[in-house]
Amino acid sequence: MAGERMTIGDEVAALKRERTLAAATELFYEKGYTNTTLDDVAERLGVTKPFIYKNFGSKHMLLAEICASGVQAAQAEIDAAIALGKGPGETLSVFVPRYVEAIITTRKAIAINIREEKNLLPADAVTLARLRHKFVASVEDVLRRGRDNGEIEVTDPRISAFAIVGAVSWLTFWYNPEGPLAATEVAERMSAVVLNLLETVQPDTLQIDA
Amino acid sequence: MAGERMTIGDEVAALKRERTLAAATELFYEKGYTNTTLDDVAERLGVTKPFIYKNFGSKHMLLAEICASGVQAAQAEIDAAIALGKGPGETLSVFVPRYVEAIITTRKAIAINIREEKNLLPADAVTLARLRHKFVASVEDVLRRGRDNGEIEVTDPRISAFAIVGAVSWLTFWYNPEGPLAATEVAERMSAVVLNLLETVQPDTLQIDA
DNA sequence: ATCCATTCATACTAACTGGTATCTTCAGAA
DNA sequence: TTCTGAAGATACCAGTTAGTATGAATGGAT
Repeated sequence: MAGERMTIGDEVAALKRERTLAAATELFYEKGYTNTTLDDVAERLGVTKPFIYKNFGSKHMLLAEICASGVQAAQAEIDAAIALGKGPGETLSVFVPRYVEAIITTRKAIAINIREEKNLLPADAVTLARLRHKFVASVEDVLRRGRDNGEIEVTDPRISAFAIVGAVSWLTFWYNPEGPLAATEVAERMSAVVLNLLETVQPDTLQIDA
Repeated sequence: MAGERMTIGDEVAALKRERTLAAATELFYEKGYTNTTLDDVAERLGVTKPFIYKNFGSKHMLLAEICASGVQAAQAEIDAAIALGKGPGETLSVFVPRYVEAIITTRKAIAINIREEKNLLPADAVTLARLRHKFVASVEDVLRRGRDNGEIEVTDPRISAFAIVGAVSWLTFWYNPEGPLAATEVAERMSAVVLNLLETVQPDTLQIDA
C-alpha cells in the first residue's frame, strides 16, 4: 500500500476529506461543536449528510482530526528547528517566530482544539493529551539544554515552556486578520516578547523570516 | 432595596445560588457544558431540576454567571493593584503574583470561560467580550504608563498584555493541585517568568505574598 | 392544631439531531 | 442503447434533554 501511486479515486477521496474538514473547521470555530449540526456542514459543502458519512465515520472523528491537526502543526515546527542541529539558543530563535506564524495560520483548529476537548471521545482525548504533552516536553527539553549549557537563563524549564505555549496559543483568541496588524508584524512582536522572556545570552540572534 | 439589611430569606436564596453555581462549575469543567444535563447538576446537589429553575432562569444563565465570575476575579486584582496608587512598575509587581493566584483559585471558572464561549446566548457573549476587553485594556494601560515613564521596557503594550494574560490563563489547562508544585510555588515561579518578560527596571521589587 | 403559601418532586412534552435504511440518479462499460 | 454499480439524496428513527405543568408536602403563622 504505502508508496504506491495515488489513483484518481484516492485523490478524489482526499479532496473530499480536505474540503469537509475545512468546512467543519470553519463552522466548529464560528458556532462551537455542539451548536453545529452535520446538516450545517453538509449545507456549507453543498451536499447532504450521507456524503459526510461516506468520508468520515462520525462527527466525533471529524472533531478528533481537527484537534490533532492543530498540535501537529506546532510539533512540526519544533521538530524542524531541532533538526537544524544548532544550539538551544538558536533553536529557539528559529522556532518561536515559526511557531507564532503556525499558530496564526492554524488558529481556528487551535481554538477548536482548546475549546472542544470535552466533546472528544475518551480514546481521542487520550491521543490529544499525548500529542500536547509531547509538544510541551519538546519545548521544555530545548529550554533545559539551553540552561545546562548556559545559553538560556531560566529557573524552571517546565514553567517557562508552559508560559511560552500559553502566550502564543492565546493568539487564537484575539488575533484578527482584519485588524491593523499583519500576521508577520504580530509574529515579529510576539516573538520578541517571548524570546525576551527567556533572557537568551545572544538576544541579537532573533530571526524573523518574511 | 440597595443597602437594606439582608433577610434570612435572601441569605437562603444566596446560599442556594452559590451551591448551585459551585456544582455547575464542577460539572461543566469536568464534562463540558453541553455534556452536562441539568439533571446531573440537580443530582450532585441532591435535589431535582425545578429547584434549579427557581434560582436560575435557565441553563444559559448558569453558564453566563460562571463565565463572568472568572473575568471579574482577575479584574478585581488589577483594580486593587492600581488602587494602591504606586508607579506602574510596582503596580505590576503587586498585580502579577496576585493575578496568578487568582487564576489558580478560580481555574475551573476560567476554563469554562474560555471553552464555552460559543454556548453563551449572544447577549451574554457580548457582555463577556466587554469584560475581557476591559481587563486586557487595564493591563495594557499600566504597561503603557510604565513605558512612558521609563520603568518598563516594552515595545508594544498591547501585545505584551496579551502575552501576559495568555501565559497566566494557560495555567487553567495544566495546573494540577495534586501535582508536585503547590499553588504558591507555581505562583512565585510563573510571576518571575512573566515579570521577567517585561524587563522592569526594578526587578528586585517582586512581591509574593505567602 | 389548623391553615396557607411557598417550595420542590413527579411526570411529561416538544424539539432537536446524530445516524441510517432506502431509493434515485448518473457515469462509464459493453 | 442498455446495463451496472456506486455515490449521494430523501426520508426517517431513536435517543436525548431543556424546560414546564401539576400536585404533594413542609414549615411557619395564627
